[in-house]
Amino acid sequence: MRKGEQTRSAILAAACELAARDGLEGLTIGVLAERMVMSKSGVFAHFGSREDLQIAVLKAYELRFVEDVLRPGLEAPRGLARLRAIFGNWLDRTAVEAASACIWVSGATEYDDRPGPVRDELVGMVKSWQRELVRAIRQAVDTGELRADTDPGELVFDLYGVILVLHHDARLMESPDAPARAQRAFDRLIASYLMPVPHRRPARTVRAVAS
Amino acid sequence: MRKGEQTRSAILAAACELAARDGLEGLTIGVLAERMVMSKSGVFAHFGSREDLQIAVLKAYELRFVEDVLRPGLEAPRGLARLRAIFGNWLDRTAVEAASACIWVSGATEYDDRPGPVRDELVGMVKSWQRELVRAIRQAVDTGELRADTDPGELVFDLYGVILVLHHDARLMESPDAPARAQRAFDRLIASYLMPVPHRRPARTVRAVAS
DNA sequence: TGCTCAAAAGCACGACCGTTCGTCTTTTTT
DNA sequence: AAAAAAGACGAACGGTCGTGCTTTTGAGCA
Repeated sequence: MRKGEQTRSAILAAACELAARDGLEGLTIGVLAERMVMSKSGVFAHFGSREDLQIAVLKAYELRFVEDVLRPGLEAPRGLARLRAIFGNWLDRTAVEAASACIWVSGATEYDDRPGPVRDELVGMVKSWQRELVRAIRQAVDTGELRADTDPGELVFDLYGVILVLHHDARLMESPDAPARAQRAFDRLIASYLMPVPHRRPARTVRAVAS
Repeated sequence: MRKGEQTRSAILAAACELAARDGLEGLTIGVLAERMVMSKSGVFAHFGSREDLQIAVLKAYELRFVEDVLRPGLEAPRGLARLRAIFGNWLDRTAVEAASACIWVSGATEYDDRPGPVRDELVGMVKSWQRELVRAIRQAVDTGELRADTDPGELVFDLYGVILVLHHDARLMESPDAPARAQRAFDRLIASYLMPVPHRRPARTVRAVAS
């Protein structure tokens, strides 16, 4: 590994920390240089522009995210077990590492009104992650663990909400109950997708008795 | 009303718009002055400091929020009807006005790592709003519409999650399905708090058939 | 009509922003 | 060891930031 590459990755690591604290928009080359005990221009030269730095941070974040959340989850067998594992990792990452924020979450409000390459990159990553979740859910449907009429997109919507409010309550509100509540919310969600729809009788149990 | 007061409130209105677009941290006196066709110092003099301006914006937002979401909800009869009305207003405000962000939501990620008066004000407001929700839920328990063992704090947690993901998906992801999904998520939540605990059969329907 | 005082403007400040440029030093290649 | 390339530095640019001061303006009242 070239000398330049290893300083670049050291800068990138520091940049990720700073971005987690202050957001991607709060990430500043001056502060980053100070943190690295380098000159601004020295730092700058590695990325070409602030925007490219922000995108590099995003990509580094995605890499770690997949490594921490998705990859270990794939070791669980397809179906509900894997979905549980993935969500568990996601929850842990959001709750335990409550010391540092998720830049996808902070980026969502930073860039929802700010078009440009950074936003595009962010949206692409979130979409890609949601597709992974949809796939895991579909598999849990295929194994027969989730109801056949489960709308994967809708369940992803609900799951994302649980993570967002966990992030919100654990970090801003400093609520110690948040992780446990998020876990219970997940369990309730899954349970509701296991159960038959309301206002109709449970398919197997009741019909077996009534007919 | 004094001349000064009415310009101040005009500035405040413009500040609210800007803060909705760029966040409270993105709210800048220079841009605000430009928007108002005034000098920076002229704008500045009305608030004394940027921080006081931000807090003023927060308070103005809370006022409107209560007026738009809580107040009309209070006209519905206590209980589930009122809870539905309040959440409906909240959802509408978040979805229909998807053109402009909620500064409570963007502020959550802006200030979760940034202590100070603005954060304190924000946390106070969110707590106050959550207390209102808890109250509405308690009343729905009292009327017997929600289960007696309902944990109001936990339900507020879940409801907040629905709003956050609605905000996220409608604004960042530009998903047209988001409002409908949020509404269904709400309905499912309420339904789950109406129903008996899982692992037992529904009280009336099933037992009437099976026994 | 003239006076008074609040309101707004004007100006200056120090700090920090991202970025460019020329130069020097270190590393890599030949 | 010499030549070439890459890395880092320091200074400076034009801007914008929030925030003080002083001056000018203009509205409301006597």
